[in-house]
Amino acid sequence: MPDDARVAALDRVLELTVLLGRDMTASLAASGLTVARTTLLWHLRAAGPSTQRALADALGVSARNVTGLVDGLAAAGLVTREPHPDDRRATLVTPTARGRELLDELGRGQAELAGQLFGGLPPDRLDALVSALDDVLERLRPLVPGSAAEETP
Amino acid sequence: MPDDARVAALDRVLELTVLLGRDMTASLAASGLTVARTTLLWHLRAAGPSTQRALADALGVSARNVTGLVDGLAAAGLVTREPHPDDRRATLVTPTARGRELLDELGRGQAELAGQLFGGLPPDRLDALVSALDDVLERLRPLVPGSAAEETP
DNA sequence: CTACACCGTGAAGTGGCTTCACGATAGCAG
DNA sequence: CTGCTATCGTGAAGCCACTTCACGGTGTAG
Repeated sequence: MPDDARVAALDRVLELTVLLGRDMTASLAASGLTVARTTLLWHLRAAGPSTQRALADALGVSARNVTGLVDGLAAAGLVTREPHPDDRRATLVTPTARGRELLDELGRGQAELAGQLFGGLPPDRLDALVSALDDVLERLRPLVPGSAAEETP
Repeated sequence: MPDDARVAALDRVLELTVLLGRDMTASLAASGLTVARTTLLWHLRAAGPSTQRALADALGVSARNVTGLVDGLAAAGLVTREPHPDDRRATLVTPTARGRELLDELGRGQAELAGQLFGGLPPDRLDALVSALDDVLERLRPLVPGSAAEETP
């Protein structure tokens, strides 16, 4: 009955989830940040200046919540709210210099963590891990709403 | 530069974390539960009737928080608070029949999810995944406080 | 010009979490 | 027996993430 092996695998993944969550929360708290705010900031780095609507859709949360998160980030001097040049209803959220600086720092921390976690794995095992995770992700994505499969014309 | 591969692996794990968190939250909400309350109930299944202090230590949260979680579970008729036979300060939290029933149901759901996620992986790849995850967990655990390395005589 | 759809936010509420203070009980020293 | 002290659980107060509902300001199509 290989069912046990699958449950065992899920257990590992669940534990990983818990531990990583703790680690992220703790290390971000050391920088005065929270996971939610950091997620928004992180997304901003890749997407560039965005309206709050766009951020809400990208993060899968309500627009109201984005208002609060941006409030917090703005109070910490990490982002600014600027008027949208073409749409006076919308505001563009942009990282400040300090925000970008902190993002770089977070990126370095992430690389460091990746090194600590996976540095001991030989390349072939690492490749096997990544490809297995990709398989699992592909199976998981359609089961979860709001990940990347929303298209209802 | 194999650093990229490690960051890629961390990205997969992070996405998995997010997706699994969403899935759990959603499917538990369908049963009128929350993740935190369910974690407590789940632990109770393995540990048997416990004092709230013991639960707080086991879950790594404050005792005050356990009070609130037990309040919620008790209101839902899933656990009962009974006086500790030997210590009149403490209360023993015990799952009700309905609580145990629900736990069995959750266990079945978990097995089903494990099957959906890992059912397509051949046994050797599954084994490789599990052992790689074990390696990573072993590296991660000491980095996170409160996981399983607290012993200060 | 008039509808209507959309942007962001105030108001109100839920859940998870924390620290601090406090009463009740246990346990131990004297 | 009598205190001192540690522990158990909980009220009070507060922060963060998140939601829905309502509303004013704005864009846009008819």
